[in-house]
Amino acid sequence: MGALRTPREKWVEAGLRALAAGGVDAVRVEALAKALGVTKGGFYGYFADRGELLTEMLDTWERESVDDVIARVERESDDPMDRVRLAGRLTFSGDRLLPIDLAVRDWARRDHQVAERLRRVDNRRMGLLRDAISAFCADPEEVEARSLLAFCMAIGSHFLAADHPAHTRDQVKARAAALLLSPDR
Amino acid sequence: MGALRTPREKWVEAGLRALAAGGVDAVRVEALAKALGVTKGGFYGYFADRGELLTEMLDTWERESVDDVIARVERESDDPMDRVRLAGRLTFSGDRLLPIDLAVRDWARRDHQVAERLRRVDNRRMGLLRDAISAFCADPEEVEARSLLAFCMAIGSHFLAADHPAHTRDQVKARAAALLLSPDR
DNA sequence: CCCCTGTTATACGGTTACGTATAACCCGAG
DNA sequence: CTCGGGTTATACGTAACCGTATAACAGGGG
Repeated sequence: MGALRTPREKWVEAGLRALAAGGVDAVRVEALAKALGVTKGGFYGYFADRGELLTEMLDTWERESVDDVIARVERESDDPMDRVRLAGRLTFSGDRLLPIDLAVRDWARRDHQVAERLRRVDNRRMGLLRDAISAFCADPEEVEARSLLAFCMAIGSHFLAADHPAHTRDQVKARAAALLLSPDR
Repeated sequence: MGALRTPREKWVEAGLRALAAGGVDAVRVEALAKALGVTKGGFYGYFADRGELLTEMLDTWERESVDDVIARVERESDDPMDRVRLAGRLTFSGDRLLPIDLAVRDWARRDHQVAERLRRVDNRRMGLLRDAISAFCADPEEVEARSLLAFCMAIGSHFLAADHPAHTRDQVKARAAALLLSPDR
């Protein structure tokens, strides 16, 4: 058999890098080929078309950023708050998953299929938050409000460009997290 | 003189609609022409190139969504909290400004010029929030944290797809706003 | 009423992209 | 060493788009 020089996963990986860097419109077969140092010749042996790559990219993202993260988090701790913190770090720190996540969110505003998938992802993440906040907050409506705020900050802060006098964004976020994730005051 | 059938502002308007609907990559001269029922023939009489249109679109957006809004808000009320609420409604309700805002935010992640402009915009909006929250909160760090949370929710909630058991997103947001914009918690 | 001027349609060349077809190629099995 | 199969490069046709050039056009001023 001939050697498998550019396997399926390489294309998916390059696609996710392009998505993270330039949004879904930047995921172009010929551009990925150039980034991989090959031509698009082999691409259509693995994928029927560009759409099939996009689907597989989303599969990979969903698995890595939810299935894997939640499995690991549930294995590593029994404390719901620890689980939230670890999941947050795994998902939104590092250069890989975060930019993909943000790009998928913008993509979802225009593509119903992607929006549906994002809904599944976000619902599972919100589940973690509810569990943690319920541990110290009895009012279910307040639990929901705090969970939404926490999630909105995790995502939204990357879409805001405002400065904070005398503080870094991370410092302000830490203070905000303290407000949300501890019983009143 | 010949009639001015498709004036400059028509192109800007069509560009903003395309930006709102499909992101910056959807702002294409020939597509705008088709949407306006003309060809691109006249476009290059007004703009040197596509980039010039993009700049003017951003000028228009910045003026409408910050200059105009803040001017009106300062004219209509002296109470900082009223000003925030009205500014929020003017900017993030209705179908015009909100989708443009979200598209600009994604655009800013990839274009430094746009990011710089967004920084100016967001700083002015954060100013309104700080003024309102300072009225009942003495700790400046908590003011900053609450302001960031409020702004992140205004933006971030449109990038989240999670469901809320037994409530609508707007209900949960109202509860969250109550948490952030009143003294107690 | 006709011309003048600014606006628009049309045509063009260049670029980039998708998806297909086909030939060159490389590696391991025999 | 040779042969076979999958992998890849190359070439092709089509389409969308940018920016330019030029011709057609319309409508107000003289």
